Amino acid sequence: MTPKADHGAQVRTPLNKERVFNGAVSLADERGIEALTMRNLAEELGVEAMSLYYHVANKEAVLDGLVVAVLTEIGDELGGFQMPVDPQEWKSAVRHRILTARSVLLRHPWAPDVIETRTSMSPEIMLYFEGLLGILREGGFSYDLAHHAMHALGSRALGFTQELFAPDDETAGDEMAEEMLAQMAEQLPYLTGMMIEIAHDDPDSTLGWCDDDTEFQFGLDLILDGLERQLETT
Amino acid sequence: MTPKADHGAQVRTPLNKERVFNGAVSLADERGIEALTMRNLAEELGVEAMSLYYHVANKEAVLDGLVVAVLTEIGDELGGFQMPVDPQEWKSAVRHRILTARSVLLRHPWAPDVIETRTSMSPEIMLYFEGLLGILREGGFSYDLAHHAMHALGSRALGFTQELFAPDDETAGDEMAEEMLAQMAEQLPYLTGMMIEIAHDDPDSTLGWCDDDTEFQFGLDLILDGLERQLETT
DNA sequence: AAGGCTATCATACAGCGTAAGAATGTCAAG
DNA sequence: CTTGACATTCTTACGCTGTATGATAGCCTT
Repeated sequence: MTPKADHGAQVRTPLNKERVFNGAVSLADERGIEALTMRNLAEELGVEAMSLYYHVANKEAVLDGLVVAVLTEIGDELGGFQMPVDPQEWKSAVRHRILTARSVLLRHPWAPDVIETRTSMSPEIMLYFEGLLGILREGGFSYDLAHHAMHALGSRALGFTQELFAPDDETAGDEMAEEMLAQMAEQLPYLTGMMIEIAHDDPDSTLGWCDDDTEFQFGLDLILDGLERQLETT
Repeated sequence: MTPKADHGAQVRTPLNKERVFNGAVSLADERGIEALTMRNLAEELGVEAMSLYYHVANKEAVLDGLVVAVLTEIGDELGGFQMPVDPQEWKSAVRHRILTARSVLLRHPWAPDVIETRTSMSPEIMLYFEGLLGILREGGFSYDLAHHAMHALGSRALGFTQELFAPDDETAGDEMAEEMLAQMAEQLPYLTGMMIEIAHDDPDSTLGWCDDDTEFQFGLDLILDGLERQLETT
């Protein structure tokens, strides 16, 4: 074959880290994180599984790349992590950053799971937290209070809350049987009372069950307001 | 062979759900959740892997059993989930329940991971939340506010916070290289500043990195205080 | 033309959850 | 005592995973 432009045969663009990571993102986006196997990823890239290992050390590295991709997206959306902020506006600045991060995560439902299984922070994540921390410090937080703040926010700092018991599409699908609900009402009067009164009609909105923007912002503001009070009393 | 007490040969106690679940708990406690495979579990019980399937539907059922075991332990510690509570004392009652749950989870480091991968709530979990919810309702919460409260607490309601980037024992072991820290200081002044000032010397205390009782209680109280204020303004 | 480097692939292995059906142990009825 | 039924356990095997190892192909330089 001629080395270049071999007529009919598809000219194969060479593999590299970027193409691997981008492929991983699309695969996870389109078919879910559990479909992200080395073999599937290779297939998506028109290549054999072992070829990936020339460009990435192992699957962990691919997952790390996924997180980097998400954080890059957040950075793009924010126009950078180190934008100067009016110190007095720390609360709204933090709020805005976190809700922006969240808006990106909503496009990548696999992100929370992947983030939580990482064992070390990538430089990109560090930059993100550096930015948040900077806002707090300039806003008057001591390092100690800022540290508490980070822990109190937890995963919320990155725009998500890991919901307990997110149902698996079959529980969510149909309404709970009348009979069962009646039986529940006896044993679990408060829970059934709440369910009846609340009745989330917004099933497919988000990252997991009930974790809609309203709930997220309620929790976020609860924490931010609490921090503000702590800040004022010192 | 004689049917009973066949001299030297070990009298094998028959398998059943309980023995399977108990074996799973010890195995996870002793060798970590990733060592909990059907084959390992079978071996621990002196049996072949497939024999387990006569008693449990699949591995998911084993993990469900793990969660039930944890919740039973919490229930024992609390002396029941439905104990009457002085309505005015809702805050300390909730706090006590949650910290008790946490004390149990600290004995089973695998519990958070397992809980978070469940897709539906077991009756035991429902009872736990029913109890919490009852305290809030009797304490004056509307269903709406109580519902927000549950979401705001998230996994904290069960006594844990899933830490982002819990390092894997090799990052945690030795001190960060001087050189690297100096380099970090340039790019990440706030983060390094915080690390230097805080310097957690309490490495092995808990469920994940930095997630010690101090941080947990800070976040918990922040939320409870915030809820109290919401309650008062209505 | 020959060797070396880069990139890809073929093969193979151990470990996982578990489907299918054979083998065993136990006990009641004939 | 024998026979059959049933409960319980085990054997074997399959498809899936991540990945170790070494062969292969193409290109560049000498």
